[in-house]
Amino acid sequence: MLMSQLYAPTLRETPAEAEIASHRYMLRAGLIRRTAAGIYSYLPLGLKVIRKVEAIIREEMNRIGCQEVLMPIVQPSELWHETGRWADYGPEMFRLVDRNNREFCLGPTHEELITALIRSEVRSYRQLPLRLYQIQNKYRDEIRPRFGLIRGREFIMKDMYSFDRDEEGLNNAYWDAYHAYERIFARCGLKTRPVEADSGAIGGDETHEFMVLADSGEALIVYCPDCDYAANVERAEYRFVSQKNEAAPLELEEVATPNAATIAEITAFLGVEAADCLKTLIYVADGKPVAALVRGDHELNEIKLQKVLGCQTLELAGPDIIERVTGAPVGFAGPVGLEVPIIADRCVMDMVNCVAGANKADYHLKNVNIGRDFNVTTTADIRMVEEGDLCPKCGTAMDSARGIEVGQVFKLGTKYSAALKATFLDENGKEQPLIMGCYGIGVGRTVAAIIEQHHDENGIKWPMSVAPYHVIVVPVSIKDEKQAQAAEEIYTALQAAGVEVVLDDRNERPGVKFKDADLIGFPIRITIGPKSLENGNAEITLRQTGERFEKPISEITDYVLGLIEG
RNA sequence: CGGGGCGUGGCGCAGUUUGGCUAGCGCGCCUGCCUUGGGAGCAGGAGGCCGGAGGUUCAAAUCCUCUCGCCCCGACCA
Repeated sequence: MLMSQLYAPTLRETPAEAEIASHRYMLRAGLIRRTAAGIYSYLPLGLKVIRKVEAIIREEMNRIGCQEVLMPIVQPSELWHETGRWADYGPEMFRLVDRNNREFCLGPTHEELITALIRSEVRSYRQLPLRLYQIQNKYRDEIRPRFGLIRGREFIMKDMYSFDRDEEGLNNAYWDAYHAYERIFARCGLKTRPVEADSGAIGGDETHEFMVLADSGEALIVYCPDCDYAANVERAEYRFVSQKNEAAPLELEEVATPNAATIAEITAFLGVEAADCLKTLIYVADGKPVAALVRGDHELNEIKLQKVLGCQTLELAGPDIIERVTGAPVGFAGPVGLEVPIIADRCVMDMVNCVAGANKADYHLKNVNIGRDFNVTTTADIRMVEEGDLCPKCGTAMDSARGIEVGQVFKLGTKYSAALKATFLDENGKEQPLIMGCYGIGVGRTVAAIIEQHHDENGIKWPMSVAPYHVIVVPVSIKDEKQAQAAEEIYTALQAAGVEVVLDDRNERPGVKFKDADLIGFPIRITIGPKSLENGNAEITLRQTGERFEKPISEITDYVLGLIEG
């Protein structure tokens, strides 16, 4: 490919919309262009990288016995009604009607479709196990698309689905996929960390997310520096050690705290520690108000609370409900005298003489004590794990980090097969629901994550395995006959050897060509300049390390092939 | 959905508070000259109904109303 022909419109300046490195460089290097919020066009270089990642995914999926299929983007509402997700998915689903007023959606995922696809064909245990995957666009009308390809409304996803006769089969599929994912991300040059995660709305039991550690990541994870425990904070647990405060209970006291509603304001006003305050949050669970208690310096984990309550919906109560339940405006809720169920975090049980809202405007209570002043309905772990909490497996203090979720593996069980009546007959002729798993990889997000881990102030530093081209050949001056000739010669030889190579044949000053080469991130740059050329040499510069050295032109091809092989 | 902000040539911005000549600057783009080891220089040029609609006014990028789009924070979310 000639640089003068390559459609890679690079930008000197950063478009205002881009915040993080991957987004900036994808725009600046001419990989993508925005079409609408969260919707992008892939330009030639961007598409090439996407295709390379897809090729790696295909190889590893095929290796564990998966077969590729392709399912439609436009999906009829009927199937979604069968699983109840037409209603559950809510405004995140792109919906449309055809000319006959039939309802469709743009598929946000494909569990319904794949299950319906195989339910009429798979009848016997002899047809199992079955593993099917596709690489297809997905559509989710995200509340807030951001960071370019990291969170788009249209995105490319590899989704694999496994169908087994029993738990053992599902387990095999799950761990096969897990290990395939480790190989896929490693081959993409990514350092990932599998973490235990919450299964969320998709349903199911065991699940891991594959996180690319990056400060720009949207997910927060905690991990143990000593053992292999790592989890999304949504799901993370910790080793609880009770540290009962043995102080004698003091007399309950009401104090005026005008305009002090938040924990920060209370601690400043009363001169107490946040750890001695009770945070009382009023929630509405399946329509009924409940109170949740956590220590003032802790954060409530809504997912844990929802599990404890076993409710379908859970949301923070609005000001009107809070006022009705507590008799006070927002900021003065406390457990004393509340008539709704009280769920307390287990850390709360160790607290003595705490500060809590008085359920009365501009008043708090001091020396509140559990058992004496109020009783809790349930005690459970309902708080967010923090850095420094002890590892649930080995007890070491845990660290935290941010991550980009590039893949996830789920054990679905029979949720979809039961709803969609996808069954098979076992050896005893008995009808059983298929045991399913599903396994996703965000392809565009993976590409963005690669850039997050491989860039510097000049641009992208592609790992060889996913680089859009391996090599760029840059003559310092194309007008110099000797240089042009040598460049052409090297270019032709590399092409003949199967190397993916670009020749920068533009009549530009060398600085411009070097800057573009760095920005686009070719792993190998071969520079042909007057000095080295006199000795029959060309100069090789490696983008990853910045190393540069001269090689005789006749040896360039073999040398480059060696670099590409790794 | 709540809060904040932004829409002015392809990109980055100024001008808007206090209405007033022909709407400006940098980059990019085109032509020519020149230059060629890290985004050169000179000369000439193209390109904008100032997001859209309505209103106020002698006069609107600028003031008012309505709308559409986008970005950031939050809530939310495989």
